[in-house]
Amino acid sequence: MPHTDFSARLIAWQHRHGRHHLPWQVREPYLVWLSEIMLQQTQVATVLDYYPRFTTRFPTVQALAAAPQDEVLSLWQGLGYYSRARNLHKAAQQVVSGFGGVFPSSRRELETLCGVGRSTAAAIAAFAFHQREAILDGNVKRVLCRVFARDGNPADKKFENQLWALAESLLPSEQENMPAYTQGLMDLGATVCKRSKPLCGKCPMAEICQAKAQNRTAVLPRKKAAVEVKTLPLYWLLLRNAEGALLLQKRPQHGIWGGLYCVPCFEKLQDLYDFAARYGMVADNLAESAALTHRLTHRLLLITPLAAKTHRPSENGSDGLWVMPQHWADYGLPKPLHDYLNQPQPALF
DNA sequence: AAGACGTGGTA
DNA sequence: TTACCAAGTCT
Repeated sequence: MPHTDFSARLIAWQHRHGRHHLPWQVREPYLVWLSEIMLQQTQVATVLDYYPRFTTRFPTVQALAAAPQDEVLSLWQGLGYYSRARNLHKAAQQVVSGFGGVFPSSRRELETLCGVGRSTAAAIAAFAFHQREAILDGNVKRVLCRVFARDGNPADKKFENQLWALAESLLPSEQENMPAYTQGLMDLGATVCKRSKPLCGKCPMAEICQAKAQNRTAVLPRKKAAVEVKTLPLYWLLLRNAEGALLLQKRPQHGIWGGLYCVPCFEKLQDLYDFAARYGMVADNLAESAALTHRLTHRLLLITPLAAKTHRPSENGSDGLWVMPQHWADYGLPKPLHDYLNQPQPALF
């Protein structure tokens, strides 16, 4: 089966059945880049919510580069993988200071931007500059593993490289077809060649699909090894001052919720007590509420909130910022804290 | 190079 | 309820 058939089938299918009205389907590199970062490990429906907030607040790469990191993270709140937001901000500054505010058009140069790996760089190059570059995301891997019956361990570097080579061998010959081809790969994977119950009856590759011919669509691609989920107990100190402000701290740039704001958070209860003691608290002053669980990909967080009110003078400083409820929304908060504070009756003093 | 890194959707 | 994973990248 000639590989040229693959791209022709895909492009024809994309024109008739693909998605054409997503807000980031434009030629503007800044908008394409922004959407590609948001879409990493994130579904389209979720991004549709966040994308317009960013383009409204940051219409240009210059506007994004000039913003404080806290504002970028505040807009990113709830989207997850916050290194993407930190890198987005850094990359905007790279574009402004290193490329004169103009996005580079080659995949190689795009890959020098923070948070832009090979697949994202290729997507930007293809969509915004019509470059013949191959993407290889989850959708593409699934389509290729099925159509060409590639059976390998997804964690195997050699197998991964074979898929890259296959993806490159399938590119259409004409540059002008790159946007439709690239979008077609994503759309086919997302809407027809789905993980479970693929709609082979609607697939343009049905006649040439080797997995379908071999009755192996259910087992290809192979599953990734399950990640071990460790339980991590955390203790939150919800400390209010006499005015009703809540103490928030900016989290370290690396690690869980890096760069977001959170109430003082401790892995050991004793460390929370030691911290609270500086505000005149003893254990009896702390109101413990029911633990909440929050599941990340690799951690199960077991969070115990402890609330207290201090009458000690409170100033913004090394302990953090005292923030009144009407300003909580201005801060990028971890999802479980955001939800906790926005309950009808949060257990707070 | 295996693990870190969020949240939401689906079966 | 649990498992799996979604337009991945970084270290």
